[in-house]
Amino acid sequence: MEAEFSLSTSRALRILSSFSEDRPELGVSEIARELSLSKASTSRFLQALEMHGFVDRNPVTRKFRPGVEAFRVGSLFLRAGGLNEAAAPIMARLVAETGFTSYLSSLRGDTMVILAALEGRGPIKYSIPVGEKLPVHTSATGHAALSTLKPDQAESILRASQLVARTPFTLTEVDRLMERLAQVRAQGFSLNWQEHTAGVASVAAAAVGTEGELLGVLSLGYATMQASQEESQALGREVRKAADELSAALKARRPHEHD
Amino acid sequence: MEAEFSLSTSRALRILSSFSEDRPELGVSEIARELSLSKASTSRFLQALEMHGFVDRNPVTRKFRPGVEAFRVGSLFLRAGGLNEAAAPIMARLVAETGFTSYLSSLRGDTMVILAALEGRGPIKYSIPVGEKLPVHTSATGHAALSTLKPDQAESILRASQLVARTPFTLTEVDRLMERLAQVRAQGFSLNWQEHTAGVASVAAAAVGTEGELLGVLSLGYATMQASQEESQALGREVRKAADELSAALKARRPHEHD
DNA sequence: TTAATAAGTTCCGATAATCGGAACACAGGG
DNA sequence: CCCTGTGTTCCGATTATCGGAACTTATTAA
Repeated sequence: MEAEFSLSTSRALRILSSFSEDRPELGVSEIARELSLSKASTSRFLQALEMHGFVDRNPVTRKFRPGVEAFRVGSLFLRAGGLNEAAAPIMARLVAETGFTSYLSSLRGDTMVILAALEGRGPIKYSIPVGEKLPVHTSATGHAALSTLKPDQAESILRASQLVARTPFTLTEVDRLMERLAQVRAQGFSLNWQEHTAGVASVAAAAVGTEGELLGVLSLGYATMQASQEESQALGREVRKAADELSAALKARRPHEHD
Repeated sequence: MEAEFSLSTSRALRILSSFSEDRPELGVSEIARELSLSKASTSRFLQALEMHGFVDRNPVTRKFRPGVEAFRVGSLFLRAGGLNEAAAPIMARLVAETGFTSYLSSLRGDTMVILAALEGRGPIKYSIPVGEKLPVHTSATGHAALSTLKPDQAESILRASQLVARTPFTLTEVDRLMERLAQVRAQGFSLNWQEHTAGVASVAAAAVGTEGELLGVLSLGYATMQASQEESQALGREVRKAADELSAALKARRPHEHD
C-alpha cells in the first residue's frame, strides 16, 4: 500500500462529498463516524474547508453545510463545454412537445447527477431538484449513460455498486442489467417503468462526442398514468432525436474554443 | 508561524478556488505559477481532485475544469436555509413590477457571488451569470452587504481588498466607501450609478436575520438610459421592501427545520 | 524530418506537516 | 447536579508530503 497522491486532500474531499440532498447539514462527530476518521482530523479539515468558504456553519445548529465558494466553483461546471447552453433550447422543445418535465444529467461514478430540469406543464408534477443524485441502476438516465460505455466498463461499475431495489420493478442483478443495456443500445433510448419510483416512468437517451464518449443524458419524467408503455416508445424516440441534436450542437461548437 | 490546520487541504482548496468565470480551464503549470506551488504538488492535488470528481479534464485541451461533484455539492448551498426558495417569488414580483433583471447575491470575503438571476423583460439585457463574482466595493450589492456589518468589520474588509477602479465613478478610497455605507444604512438601500460598469446602474438591499446578520442581498440591474437617478430612488425603495419581505419569509420558516 | 521548448508526471530522500489518543471545554437532558 | 455527546486543542511519534531533478509526452519551430 503506497501513498499514490495527496491523502489528506482525499479525506477533505470525502468530507465535502458526504453532504447530500438528504443530509445537507452534518456535524463533526457525525462525519467522523461515517467516514471512519478521527474527530480531531475531521474538525481540522472542516476548519480548512470553512476558511476557504467551501462549508458554512449554521449558526443555530452549529452544524456544517456546503458554502458559497462551493457553489461558485460548482456553477462553473455547468458552463464548461457549453453542455447546459446547448441543451437548454432542446429541453425547451421537448417540454413544449410532450408537456413532461425534461432533465439533463451527467454520470459520476455509479450515480447520475441532475444538471438541469425544465418543468412540464401538466397538472401532475414529479420534479427532482437540480444536483440530486440517482443510482445508475434504477434510472432511465443511468441505463442510457451506461449503454454508451464499453460493456466491461459498464459491468464493473454495476458490480461495484449496491444495486438496492427501490421498487418491486427495480433490476438488481448485473446480468439483467447488462441485458437491459444491450436493449437500450439497440433501440437508442432507455425506458424506465417504475423501477425507481412507483407510479413514475422515464425515457432517456445519451448525447455522445465524436469518439462516442458520453457527454450528457437527456430524459423525460412523467407519471405512469400520463402515458402508456406504447406511448412511451414514441416519447423514447423523441428523446433519442433530442439527444442526437445535442450531440450535433456540441460537435458544432468544438473546433477551437478560443485561445 | 504554526500549523493551525490542514495545510495541504488549504492548498488543494486554493487550487479549486482558482477557477473562475473568466478562466474556467487551467493547466497544471498555470496554476502552479499563480499560486506559487511546485508543479509536482499541483499535479498531485489535481489528481486527488479529479479522482473525487471535483475537477474534470477537458479531453482535447487536457486542461482542468470544475467537475460534476463540485456542482452537486455546490448546488446544495442554494437549498440550505431556503434562501433561494424564499427569494424566488419575491424576485419574480420585482421583475414583474419593474421589468428589470433581479439578482440574489451573497457575501464571500471581499466579493459578492451571484446566487440567482431572473431576467427582466426589457429590450436591453445586461445579465450577469449565476456564480459570477463582483468586487464588494464596486457593486450595489456589495455596499448593501457591508452596510449590515459592524463598521469596523466592513472597514477591515475594505482595507484588505484591492479597491481597483472599474470606471471613473468607482469609489477607491476607504473613507469614501465608509461614507457611502453610512448613507446606505440611512436610506435602507444602495444605489450604484456606473461605479461597476459604464452605462449600468443597480439598486440593492440586504435581507437580515433576527440578530441583524446578513442572509442575502436582492438587487435590480438596468441601463442608466432606462431610469433616471430620481426614478432609481423609487426602485431602491422597492428593493428595500422586497428585502424586508425576504427577511420576514426566512424568519417564518426558522422555528424548527424538521429533524 | 529534426530540434527545441514547454507541459505534465514520477522518483527520491529529507523534512515538516499530519495523525489520533487523551484531555479539555461546553451544551443539553435526565 | 451529573452524565452523555459534541467539538476543539495539545502532544509527541510517525508518515505522508514536499520540491528538485529526471523522465515522458505534446507542441512548435526550423
